[in-house]
Amino acid sequence: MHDCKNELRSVDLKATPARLALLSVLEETEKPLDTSMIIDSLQKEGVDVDEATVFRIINLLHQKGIVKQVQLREGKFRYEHAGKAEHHHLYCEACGAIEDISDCNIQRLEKEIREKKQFLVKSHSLEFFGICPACRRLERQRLAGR
Amino acid sequence: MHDCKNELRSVDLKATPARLALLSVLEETEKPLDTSMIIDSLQKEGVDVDEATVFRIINLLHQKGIVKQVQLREGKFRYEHAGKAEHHHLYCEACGAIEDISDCNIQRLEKEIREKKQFLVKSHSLEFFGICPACRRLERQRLAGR
DNA sequence: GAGGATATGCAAGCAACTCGCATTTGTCAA
DNA sequence: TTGACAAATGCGAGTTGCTTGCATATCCTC
Repeated sequence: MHDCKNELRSVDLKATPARLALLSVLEETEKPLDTSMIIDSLQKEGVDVDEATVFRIINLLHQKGIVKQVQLREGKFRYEHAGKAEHHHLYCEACGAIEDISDCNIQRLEKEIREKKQFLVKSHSLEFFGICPACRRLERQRLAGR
Repeated sequence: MHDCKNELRSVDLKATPARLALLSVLEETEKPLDTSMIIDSLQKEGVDVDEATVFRIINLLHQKGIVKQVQLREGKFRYEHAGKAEHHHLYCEACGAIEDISDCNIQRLEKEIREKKQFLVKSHSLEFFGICPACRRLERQRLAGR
C-alpha cells in the first residue's frame, strides 16, 4: 500500500484514493477477482467507488500492464496483479475453486510459434477446467450414500 | 448436413430445421464463430432464427459436448464444432485474425495435474495473443513511410 | 494556495445473454 | 397417416457486464 503510489506514478497515472485502494486489494488477494469482488473488497476497507470508475481504473491498469485479465468461462473478466510469477489456473466447474499451477513450459512453444509462424506472441492464457479433489470426494459420498 | 440429423438424435435432441442449419454452419466453418456470425450465416442460407433460440441451441449443443466454447478476450464466446482434432488458437490483437495451432503436448501436463493434484481435468483452453505476420509487416511499412 | 488537466459520480445506453409465455412443430404410437 | 403431447421457437421484457457523456470534484505543478 506504500509503493502502490510509485507503481502508479511510474506509468503516469495520478495516485488517487480509489486507485491506491484498488491496487492494494489486487496485491493482497491471491486469487483473480472480478469487478464486483473488487467493489466488495473496497467497501470492506471503507472505500466507496462507483462501478464505472472501477471499470475505468481496471482498464487503465490493464493497458499499462499492471494487471492481467483472466477468463474462466464465466462470461466476465477477472483480474490479478501482473507482478506475480508466470502461472495458470485450475478452475473447478462444480464449486468455482481456483488453484494456481506454475510448472509448465509454454515458453518453448511460444518461441517455436514466433520462429516458425512469424507470429509475435505477446501473451497467452492457459486454463484447465474440471472437478477439484474436494468436489470429487463429495460426489463419491453422494453416490455411496444412496 | 445429412449426418447432422444423426448427431442430434444421438444426444436425444429433436432434429429441427434451426438446429440442423446451425450445426451444418459450424461444421462448414473452420474458424470459431460468435452468435451474431452464426445468425448471419444462417440468414445467408435463408434460415431465419431468433437470437434467443440461437443461444438456446448453442447452450444445448455445448452441454451435450457437440460444440466447444472459445474465449479470445472479446467479452463474448465463440463456438466451434467439437469434432475437430485437438487444437488451439493464435489470435491477432491488431486485425482479429485467427489461426489454428495443433502441435502442443498439453496432454502430458494434464496427466501430471490429475496424478499430483487429484484434480480431474475435463478440458482446458490455451490461446496465444499477439500480432500476426501481416500486421507486423503493415506496422513496419507505416514506420518506414514517415 | 491557485490553476488546469484529469478523475469521479451519476445516469443513460449498449451488447451479450436469459426467461416467461403463448404458439408452433417434431416425434411416436395407434 | 394421423393425432396427441412433449418439446422447440418467437417475441418481448429483463439482467448483467461494461461503456460513455457530462457536470463536479480532486490531484499535481508552480
